[in-house]
Amino acid sequence: MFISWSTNLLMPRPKNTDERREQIIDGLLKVMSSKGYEGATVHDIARAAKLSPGLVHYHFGNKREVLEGLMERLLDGHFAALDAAMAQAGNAALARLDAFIDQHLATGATANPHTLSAWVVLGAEAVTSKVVRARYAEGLAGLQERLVAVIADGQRRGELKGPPPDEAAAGILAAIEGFYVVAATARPLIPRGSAAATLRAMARGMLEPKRRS
Amino acid sequence: MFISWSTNLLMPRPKNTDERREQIIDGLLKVMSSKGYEGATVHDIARAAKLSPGLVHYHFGNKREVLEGLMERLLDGHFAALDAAMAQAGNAALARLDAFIDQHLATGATANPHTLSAWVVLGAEAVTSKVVRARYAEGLAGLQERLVAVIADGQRRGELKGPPPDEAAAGILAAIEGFYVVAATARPLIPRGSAAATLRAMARGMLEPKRRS
Amino acid sequence: MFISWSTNLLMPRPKNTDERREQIIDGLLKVMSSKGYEGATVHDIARAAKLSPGLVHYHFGNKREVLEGLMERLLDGHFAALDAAMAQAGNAALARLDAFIDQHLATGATANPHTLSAWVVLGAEAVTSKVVRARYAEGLAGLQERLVAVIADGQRRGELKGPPPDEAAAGILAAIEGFYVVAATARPLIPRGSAAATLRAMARGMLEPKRRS
Amino acid sequence: MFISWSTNLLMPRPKNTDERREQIIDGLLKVMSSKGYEGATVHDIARAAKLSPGLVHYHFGNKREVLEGLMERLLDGHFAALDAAMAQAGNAALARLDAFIDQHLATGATANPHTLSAWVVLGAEAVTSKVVRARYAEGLAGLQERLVAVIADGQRRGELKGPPPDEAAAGILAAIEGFYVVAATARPLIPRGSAAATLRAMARGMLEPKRRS
DNA sequence: GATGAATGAGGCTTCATTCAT
DNA sequence: TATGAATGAAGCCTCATTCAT
Repeated sequence: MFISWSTNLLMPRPKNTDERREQIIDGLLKVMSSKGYEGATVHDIARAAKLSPGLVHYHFGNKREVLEGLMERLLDGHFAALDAAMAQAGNAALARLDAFIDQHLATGATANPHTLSAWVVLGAEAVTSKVVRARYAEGLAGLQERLVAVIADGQRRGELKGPPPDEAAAGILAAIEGFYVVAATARPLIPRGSAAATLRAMARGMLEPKRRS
Repeated sequence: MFISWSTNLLMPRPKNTDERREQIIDGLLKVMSSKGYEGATVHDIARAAKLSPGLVHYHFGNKREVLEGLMERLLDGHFAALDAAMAQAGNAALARLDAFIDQHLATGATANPHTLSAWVVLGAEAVTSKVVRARYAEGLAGLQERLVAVIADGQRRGELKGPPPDEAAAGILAAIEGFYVVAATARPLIPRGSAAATLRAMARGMLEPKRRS
Repeated sequence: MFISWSTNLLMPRPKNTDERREQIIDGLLKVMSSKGYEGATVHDIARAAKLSPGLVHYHFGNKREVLEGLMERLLDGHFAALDAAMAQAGNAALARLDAFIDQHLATGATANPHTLSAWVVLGAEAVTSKVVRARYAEGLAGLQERLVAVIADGQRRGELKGPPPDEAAAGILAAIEGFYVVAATARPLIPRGSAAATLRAMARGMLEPKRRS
Repeated sequence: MFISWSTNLLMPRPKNTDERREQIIDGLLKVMSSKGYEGATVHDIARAAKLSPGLVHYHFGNKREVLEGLMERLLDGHFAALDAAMAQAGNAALARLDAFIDQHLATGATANPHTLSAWVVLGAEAVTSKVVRARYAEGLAGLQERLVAVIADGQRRGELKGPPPDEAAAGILAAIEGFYVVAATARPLIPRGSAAATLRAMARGMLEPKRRS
């Protein structure tokens, strides 16, 4: 793999830009979860990435682009995992809904505390910055879209009832985002391990046809 | 303008500290909703408050104290309004729950977009800053406490069923906070005016005893 | 003068922006003549002005604005002195021409070596920067205009002959600017004190009606 | 591309240093005319030369040496062309003078706008940098020397009159340099194509014996 | 010779905070 | 109390230069 180029004495150092960019984004992720975006200096980021400070600006035009790169990565990774999980869940609306909720609150997203904090910080940055907001909103829209599909499908097939799909989806989405905020700022308020189950209960209660007694 | 009292050198300058502090806090509120906390310079704050920059540090030890003052004011105002609304709601658990939800998502909090954005920004600041986090968590805890009281009461009296009160409360709280985040960053995802109704449906679905058919 | 305000205890520190701006511009003038514009750091400028570095950006938006302020001052001062000198010279075209030349090469401009060097540096900066070039060209145009007026007038009245006024003016202007460059870079090439006399000879030779023998 | 020789590991890489140096100097020439010397980054230079940045420091010790190389080339080229032109002009003082002026203002130097701007920038750099100033002054001295020779010769032979040769030469030299400055910063002030003729008129006026009527 | 990644010093600029009036 | 000038630390970014390949 790197033998291939080293045999040719003329071929200069191979490009490793992508790798470095990932390292730097990782650095920001780590620092941002404890210091926020503004609080994360370029030196901090470089140190966390075990790189020299100048290199950050060699691979990114400016600090903000690192943030955008981070968003990209978080979203890409998240959607990949999400779609995989939902594909495994089968066709039943409730199962798919559970998979969606679990993917957000049980399995993956909450696992890495860096990611959790970073996402909350990103939300605030989205309030402030047009570019970040656009991408952030796009991410939320992607989630919303998947939820709407599941709910609309379930309602069409009679598996689900309740409010219009977009309203129900917004509620579920909000609860997920809200759990992130609370988890990142006041974790003890969420009884350990209860988030996914609680949201499943809320979603079911809103969408499940009433069982007779 | 200030000649009026100064002509009498014996008459002490009337104190207006509280008023000024409020002005300054207001200034931060306005600026923060569009620039975030770090992005709000003391000059910005002063300008928004129609005061001179030096005054900010005359009335506050430093910029962070203004933020803390803002939190205090948001929380105080919010709890006052909330408790008043719930007092009006009577004793029935569902009615109190509805009042709680409406107070957060229908009536007040979402009305002022400055407040909405500021609250989301504050959440991110809470991730970063110990002091802010403490007060922010305290605020969330106050809400959680009221929700738990309502739910536990309702369950004891048989008006409600469902998961343990603290878990249910956490879910409702999360949904509220999440609606704030979504409203501040991707408003179109929430069908206009649907937030409160949707959360009421989710809460009822989780907590209301099943009606037989 | 500053008693007036100090009697009123309410009147805060009087504005001194203009004075400070002049100080800073002076600082740049001094430093620029030995280090050029890029080479003059903001610290250098502040030190030369005996001010703190931060103050430079309190009174100017950025370093370039100081340069523009400097241009403004050099040009304003120069035109004021020039117009005064020419007014004193009377109406005869040759006398006015001599006054023009002397003002540039004998009396004033060459006196302060800071100004001389700075003007040459500014010329190069004009090559590079649109804003500087615009103002620099405007300054040259002002000189050219005055020269053209003198020459055209003299030719109309028969006191002068020679090429079209704008061409003759351009030649004289060029010679002046060129003397500045040579003086700032290779002074020994100009026999001491000869510049004005030489240019007068050149101008006369070009414009004076031939004397018969 | 470079495989051709590398296949034979024994064949040494053919040297192309001189060519590369010229390329790099050319790069600086191009960039400097629009960005100045400090403003021309090594990357800019390399890009303009269609080379990689690292190569610049392989062929030059540092950026300043490229500037010195550029001066050398400009001067060498200029003197070669100048001496050729003057050799063609014959022996008459006025003819040689005209050739000198034309070579600077009509034929060559003003043709390439890169060269023109670069020369003005170099003049400013000469104000600042000892090394550049030395070489720049040397260049001017070379011109002055040739002018003095022509004028002194002409005066000795009665073809010319006027001020001492060194003073007259300084005036002509200044006018040339000044035309460069004006051309590079405020070209419209020079009626198209008039520079050489105007300076010839000035020089003649100063040096030509008066013709009787 | 060639490439382009890597380094780190240093510059411009911002801004919280202090201070003279 | 009030003003706005003043300070200086610190951050982002640029860029000449070096280095691994």
